[in-house]
Amino acid sequence: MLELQTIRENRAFVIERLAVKNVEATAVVDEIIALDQERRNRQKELDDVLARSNQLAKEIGQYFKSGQRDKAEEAKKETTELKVKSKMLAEDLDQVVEQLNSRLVELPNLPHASVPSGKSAEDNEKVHEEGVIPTLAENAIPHWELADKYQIIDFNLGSKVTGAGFPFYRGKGARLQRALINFFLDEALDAGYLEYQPPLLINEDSGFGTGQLPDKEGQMYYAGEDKLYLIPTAEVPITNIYRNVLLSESDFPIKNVAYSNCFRREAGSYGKDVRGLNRLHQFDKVEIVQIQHPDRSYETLEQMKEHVAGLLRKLELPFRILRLCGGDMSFTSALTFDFEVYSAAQKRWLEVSSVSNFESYQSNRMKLRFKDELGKTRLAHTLNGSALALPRIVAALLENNQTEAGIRIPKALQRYTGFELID
RNA sequence: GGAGAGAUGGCAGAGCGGUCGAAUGCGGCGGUCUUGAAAACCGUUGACCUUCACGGGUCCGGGGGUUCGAAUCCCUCUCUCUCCGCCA
Repeated sequence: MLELQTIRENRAFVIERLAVKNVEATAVVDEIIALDQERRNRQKELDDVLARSNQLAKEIGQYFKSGQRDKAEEAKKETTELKVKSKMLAEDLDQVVEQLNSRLVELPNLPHASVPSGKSAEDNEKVHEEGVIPTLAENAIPHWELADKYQIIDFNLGSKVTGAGFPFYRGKGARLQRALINFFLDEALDAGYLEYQPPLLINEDSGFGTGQLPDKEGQMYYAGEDKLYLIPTAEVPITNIYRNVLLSESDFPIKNVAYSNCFRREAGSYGKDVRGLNRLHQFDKVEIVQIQHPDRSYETLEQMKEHVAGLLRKLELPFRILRLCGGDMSFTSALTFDFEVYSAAQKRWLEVSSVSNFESYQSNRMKLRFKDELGKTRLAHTLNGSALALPRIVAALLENNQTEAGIRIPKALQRYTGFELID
């Protein structure tokens, strides 16, 4: 969430920036500022009462020690009144704080100055494009048909056993999955990331920490019996490692990578966009996460972007990079770049990675802080990116590399798959 | 799942219901010494809210309670450890 101080000191700026995300925040911002003032007033009142109580308690102790029973009893009377009063004040304060927090949590992160305004994906800004878009033969087919033809992914079987969006990968299809995961992890390790294997279920605090809760509750699978959520991305457990942690400046940069299954309910999506591997309820992803000093987080974002671009180059996939517009950005992000690969049989661009800087938005929720060189406690910046999400990579690989003889595996991947062709 | 023990500052580890935000050690920071470093010695070193400041308040796993007063007593939740059971 946004820092209270930012809102208090830059009211107009906050409102203006949120407008880029198409949020008309004037009313909420003003309410927050008023509640904040209210909170401080109540806090002062309560503190005064407590100060008096503390003082009396000490005096009473002294009276008992020196045997002045009567004086002690006298002081007790006042202290009893104060107790009632402080209880009431504390309840008031709690209520104000709760209101304040619930308002505060409603505000999305402020978009970075470079974020273009816009309503939807249409308005995203293309910042880069590279690679050759392949021209396929007349009889080229989409990946779901290839999957069937070569018996490497079985969607129907998944539907039978679980439901739509939970495919089985089999044979070389399963091997390809495993190869991609290892390839992505090795590349991240080479780039200096530390590998983690995280839990796939998270508690409510973690969901709140990275911003999935409360607003995106319906997007996660929920194991109600144990109050645990299935992770929509490894970002959640990996970033939450640092919840309530106080780092020192020398810890930066923290670079973590994790492979995990990801679970998304994708409630409300249907139609042709969800065909085959385009949108699944369970999929595989390698995620990179960095925790960085606020002064260096944008350099880090560039570096992460370059890492992802490198992966796509090695996979020989044509891709483009988009700077997301305000309307298409996530709630928690300050700046996001999406990577899309061209899937030649579907003749469309598929999002395969999203690299974001959250600045202090997640840190503030998580109380992820560090001590700077002056010994001052400050919020760290968090960043993450997919490197990469598998299904659409597989879709593009299958479609773009289909030949008469079978599906050609890119060079860089062959030592991981152990085969050059799916046939 | 059953029985028991525990949770204290960056870490380790003390702590009779009042003067404990908390001994001590380690680590960190500053200094003396040294060409430099180490060692030794001296000093310093928690977070948060509030205040221009002085100051005030909160925090000893989370929540609730007893008491004039709780790190210390009670309840509850979570987690950790030991033993038993079950099990990849």
